[in-house]
Amino acid sequence: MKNFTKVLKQHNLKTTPQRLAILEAVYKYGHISIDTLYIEIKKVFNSISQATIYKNINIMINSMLLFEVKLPNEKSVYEIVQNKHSHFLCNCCGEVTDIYIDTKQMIDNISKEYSFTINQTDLVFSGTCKKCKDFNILKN
Amino acid sequence: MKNFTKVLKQHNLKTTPQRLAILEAVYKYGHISIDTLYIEIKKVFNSISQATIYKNINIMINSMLLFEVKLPNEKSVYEIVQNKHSHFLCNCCGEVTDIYIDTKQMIDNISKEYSFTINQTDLVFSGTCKKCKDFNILKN
DNA sequence: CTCTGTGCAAAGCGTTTGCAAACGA
DNA sequence: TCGTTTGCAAACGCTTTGCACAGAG
Repeated sequence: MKNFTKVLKQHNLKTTPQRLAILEAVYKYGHISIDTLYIEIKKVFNSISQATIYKNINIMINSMLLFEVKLPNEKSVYEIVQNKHSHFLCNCCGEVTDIYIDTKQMIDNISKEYSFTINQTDLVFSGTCKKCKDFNILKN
Repeated sequence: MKNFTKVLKQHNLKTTPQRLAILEAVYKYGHISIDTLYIEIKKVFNSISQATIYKNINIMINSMLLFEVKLPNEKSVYEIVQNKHSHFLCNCCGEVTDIYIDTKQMIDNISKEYSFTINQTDLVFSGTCKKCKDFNILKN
């Protein structure tokens, strides 16, 4: 993932410097909140307005180019749609990490037991990441 | 779960008719959004204000009496804290169902592989429930 | 009786909208 | 050139707050 001009074209969206800046920031951060996105882009693109950020985030979500990750006790963060994965939220440093787990068996079980057809899974695990654990040991 | 006066006491919250009405509605619905909650309570308790609903929902969440379930593409719903479980959201009828799956193995695997300490899991599966599937077959 | 909770209205805040000007294709 | 996007400011809608009064313990 690098050529965002191409990505925008593939989603039938016109290329603008604002859109490229948004995608670059989301890509760089991996997961980013609206507020951070605005602050971050403002640094290199001072004229950008919040309205532009909001409009484009919504357009890109509707075009399935971005995905909103809803987190417990936190504001949502946004990521570029790539492969399916789950998330881990560190309650200590706030970082969101992509995690890859095989959900096939679990989905099969639920589908069978409850007679549901499942076509999306949003899994968020929270706790403490390695860095924060190590740091807490040092501190005490 | 039935004696909400007792439940409130256990959480060091004073009993008021408003709080009982809120808990009864949440209990009755299983999962309820703020808007539905207000409309529903207003029917039987006309003088209640939205501010009261909001204040109490927040107090009860902080007291771990209520839990907020964040759903993809939907407003959050609230439920009474009981045993650990996951959720299924039907994109067709909007209903939220509690589902019980064993997450121990999955959490162990993630903990080991990523060196995370996991103390909360928020799992939401979405798709179509049995009722909606059956109804769609009839329709076609 | 005291302290907390309620209801109202106002304020706050994040998000959306309308519109003229700028820009991409 | 034509339709889309941007930036601004205003509007919007959900949520929180301040305050006087009512109610719980």
